[in-house]
Amino acid sequence: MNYWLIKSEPNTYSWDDFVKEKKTLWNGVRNFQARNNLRAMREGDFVFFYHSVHNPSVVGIAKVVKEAYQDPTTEDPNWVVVDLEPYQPLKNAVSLQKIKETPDLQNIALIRQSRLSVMPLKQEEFDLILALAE
DNA sequence: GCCAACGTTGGC
DNA sequence: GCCAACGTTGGC
Repeated sequence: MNYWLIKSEPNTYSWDDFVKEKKTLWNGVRNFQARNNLRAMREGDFVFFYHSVHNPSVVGIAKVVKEAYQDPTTEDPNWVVVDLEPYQPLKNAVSLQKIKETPDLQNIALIRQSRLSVMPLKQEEFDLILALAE
């Protein structure tokens, strides 16, 4: 079991849009490092859904329901998508500010590599963010 | 809206 | 293959 975090600008695609749609293919990743992370996702993995730009915060949990396959929105074989379903919303959104204030979360890519849009999390980090949402 | 960080492109 | 220019992301 692996844990991940993906970013989305709520103006483009928000958690609410995701819940309404019930299932989505996560397309549009055009960065090799993010792509490699998508490829490493396995069915059943949990993925934090993070809103960037406006009140940046982790807002919900998604679940991987289909592993990486060719991105149907491009011919370019470099790019893949995964299918995701909403799992559950966080009781309280965990803001970027709160994450920055948490000593044990200083090493996550969200902070160290602010532009990466798909990143792995350790189980401890995932659990810690979950605890912050209580 | 500004700007820093950083990935990509293209000239040489 | 280097590196400057440029575009984009995302925090503030």
